[in-house]
Amino acid sequence: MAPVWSSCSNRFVLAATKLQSHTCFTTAIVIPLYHYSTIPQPYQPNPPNPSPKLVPLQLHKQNQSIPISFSSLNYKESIISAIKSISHKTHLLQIHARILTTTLIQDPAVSHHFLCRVSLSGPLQNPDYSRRFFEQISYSFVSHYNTMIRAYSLSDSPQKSLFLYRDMRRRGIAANPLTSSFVVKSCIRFLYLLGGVQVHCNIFKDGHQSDSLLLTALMDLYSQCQKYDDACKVFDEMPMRDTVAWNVMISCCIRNNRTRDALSLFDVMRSENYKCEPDDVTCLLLLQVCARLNALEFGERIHSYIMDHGYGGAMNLSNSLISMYSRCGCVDKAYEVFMGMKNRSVVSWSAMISGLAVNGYGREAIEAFEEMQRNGIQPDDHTFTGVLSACSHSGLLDEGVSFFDRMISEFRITPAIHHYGCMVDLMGRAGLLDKAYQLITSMEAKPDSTVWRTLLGACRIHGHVTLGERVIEHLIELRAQEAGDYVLLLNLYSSAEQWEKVVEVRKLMKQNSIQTTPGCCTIELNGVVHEFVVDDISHSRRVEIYNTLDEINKQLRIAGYVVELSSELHKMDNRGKGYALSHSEKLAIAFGVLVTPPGTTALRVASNLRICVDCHNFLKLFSAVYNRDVILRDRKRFHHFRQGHCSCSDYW
DNA sequence: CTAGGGTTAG
Repeated sequence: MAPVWSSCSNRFVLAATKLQSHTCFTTAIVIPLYHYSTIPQPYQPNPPNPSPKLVPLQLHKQNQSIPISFSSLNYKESIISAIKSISHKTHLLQIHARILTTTLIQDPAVSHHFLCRVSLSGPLQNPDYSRRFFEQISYSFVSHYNTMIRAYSLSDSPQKSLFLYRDMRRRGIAANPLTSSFVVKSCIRFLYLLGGVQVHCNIFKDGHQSDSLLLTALMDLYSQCQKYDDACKVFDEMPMRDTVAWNVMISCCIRNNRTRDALSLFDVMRSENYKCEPDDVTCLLLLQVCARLNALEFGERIHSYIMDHGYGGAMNLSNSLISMYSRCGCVDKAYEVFMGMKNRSVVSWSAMISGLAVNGYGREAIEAFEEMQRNGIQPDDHTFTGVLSACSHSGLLDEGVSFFDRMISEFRITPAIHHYGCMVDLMGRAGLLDKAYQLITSMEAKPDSTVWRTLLGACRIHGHVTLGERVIEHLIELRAQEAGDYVLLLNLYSSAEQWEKVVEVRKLMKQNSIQTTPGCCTIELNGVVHEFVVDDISHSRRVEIYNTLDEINKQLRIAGYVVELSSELHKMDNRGKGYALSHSEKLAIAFGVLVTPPGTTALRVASNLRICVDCHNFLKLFSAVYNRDVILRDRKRFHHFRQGHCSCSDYW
């Protein structure tokens, strides 16, 4: 049987008899009384003899008292404005009591405002408190549910909003699009895909399947739950797509490692078919993509788009530009943006510091750090990540240690795993392996796989086999071993010439069917990002590319290049069988030579792994023989090759 | 007779 109230919209109130009894509404009997719009005027108190309860409220706080004058006519308005403005806890408590003990309890507007005040802002802000009030008033409008569900969705226990939502449906109260959007938000908060799917179904049942805002929220849900295809499906089925919808789609691509697709969406959304103007958020997202893909030209396009559309003054965009330019290896451009800013926040300074650091300007990064403090900007944890990585990239051991100590004692920042990572890198590079190991074991937080992996890398450099074995045990314990770890271990054994162990590790890898991450490079030419994996044969111009590579190899051999395979098994082909002959770096370079005239710009390549010795030698010679600069960004840092030299002294 | 929705810098 249909619930009795379903015929009179959702506007019903509880039987007056239940009003004062503070019944928990789950057990209350709900009787529709009337449409609220037809209420004669029950809440215009103006009582001839005001009952003591309606006497103006005197709010006391220690020795001061705040009188709130209630002219009898706008009693309700006064209460509402009091609810909105009151900033002291006890006053709100008094109002709470006042509402419960008077006819105010029957007023949806009053209860709504009170619910908002105690759940979303103000001194009592606490979903449990609002839930109590919610149950005390014992009648429920969608708006009350919405407020409550929203409060939960923002709280530490977003699951509760889903419970309340289910409760609400069980009572036959129709959800409106807002209700659903709050619930979706909660599902995103705790990545509850199944619940989200349930809500998605209900949205259809409720007939809200064309609400583009709701659909956008659902896309975000699927995207954050790694359901790229489902997100795309929702996107495809959207009747109207505004800029935000496109933005969510782009962020979905980024989240799910479809970075090149994300880039292409910029032009698709602007095309004739869709005519959707990118906004500042679009730019923010795309700058992130450019930084990842090393797509400088595209980044510059976004930069001019920002300028042309009047977003130039936005702090977040400038910060993002700084980061993009420096991660594309153009510190000078990053610096230009930085200098052009009217105001600079910690974020700007930190971005600049990290930018300098990652490009090998360690000293300059430290100078920037000091300059920043002279400008009265307090560093935060991100700033120190930049400073510490500056030290580690430039081998400034003592400075790094002292910054680490100052960060803790002077700036009261508890080191995060990131900071430990930098320190381990720093110490490991300097050969202080045991100290680095001690540092990791002394950490309060549980060390994660990255930290151990950093140490393993250092063991590999210094050929410290016993420590390396201990580290791999930790990684195994974390169940976080990746192919790269085994490769490092393999290299460690082979550099120590322990060949039996090498065989053993190989067997182990085969047994556990460990997949190596395919080495993958991107190179941007004429604004298009090309991608190559090891021994790639998928490119349409593969024949020309391999011919060019052969030619380059020939030229370099004349100059004394020798392929170095034995000592370095850094990257293997993607089937994990053996040594790859054409690392993606070389393919990208060959392609660059193929499509650009000689002596033009530098070739800029980004790689997802660390560069190997062989490729490093190859690129050094290439830069001299072909007289072309190569800027290679590997997983950790930049290598600027020029005239047979590299900005990093040794290859690592 | 209220107000409440989706993307977002280092």
